[in-house]
Amino acid sequence: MKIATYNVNGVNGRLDVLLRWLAEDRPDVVCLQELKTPDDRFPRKAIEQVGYGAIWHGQKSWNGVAILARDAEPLLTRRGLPGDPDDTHSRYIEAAVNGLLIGCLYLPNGNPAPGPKFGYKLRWFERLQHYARELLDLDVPAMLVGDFNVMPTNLDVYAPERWRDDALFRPEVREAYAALVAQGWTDAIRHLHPDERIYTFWKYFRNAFARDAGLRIDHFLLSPTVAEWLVSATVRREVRSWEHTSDHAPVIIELDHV
DNA sequence: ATGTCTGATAGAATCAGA
Repeated sequence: MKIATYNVNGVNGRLDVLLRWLAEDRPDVVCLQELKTPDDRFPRKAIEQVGYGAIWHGQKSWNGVAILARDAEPLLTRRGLPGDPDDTHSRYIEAAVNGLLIGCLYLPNGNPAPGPKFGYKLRWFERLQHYARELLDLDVPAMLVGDFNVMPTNLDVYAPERWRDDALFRPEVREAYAALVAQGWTDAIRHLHPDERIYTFWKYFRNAFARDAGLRIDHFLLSPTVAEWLVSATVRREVRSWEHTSDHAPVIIELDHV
């Protein structure tokens, strides 16, 4: 079973890229972030036509998350992260697919830091920690997947010293990520590749992709049961080289699980 | 500080967000 995450950076603006990638890789489940579309403009038909059922949680202009399942309908289990009824951002959606509980998330960017956006990021992280513990307590196969907007360690940044004060790398954020993982989650990419420089995002600026000036900010956190099934984790860097592409590359993990 | 994309508002060129 192959499960992917892809910050598509505009699901309508980059529909051609998304469909091309789906046709090439045919993952069983896809977690999408940054849809940037209201719910009624999600490209359901185009995605159905290439063989995927979908659920989504969009909003006008910004954010937005979706879960796709090949030849299946994801069973919606949650739309929106609990813990703040006043949070208007569409950043979390969750579904059961093939016996797995899959939480697809787009954690706030948080820049500039410090400031209100950074405060929102830290509060969102606290809510995620609280909810993630509830998921582990359920003791079902579960994963939290998506754009966490965090580089967990120096190994995940091409130039750590330049990012020290950025909202994606400040100590508070790295500590929040480490505390989340320490609940009992496995960071799939880092678990399989403990010493490798692996990036999932490259800015559009300054030819960052060609220079491999990247960041690892898209993550798979696996519950203990799912971690035992983990076979591989691959960044599909080639997709980042395509015309009109997202600034993120898709990431795919393979599970030895029917 | 720089740099480059998207979607919105508006009906061209700017802006926010990333």
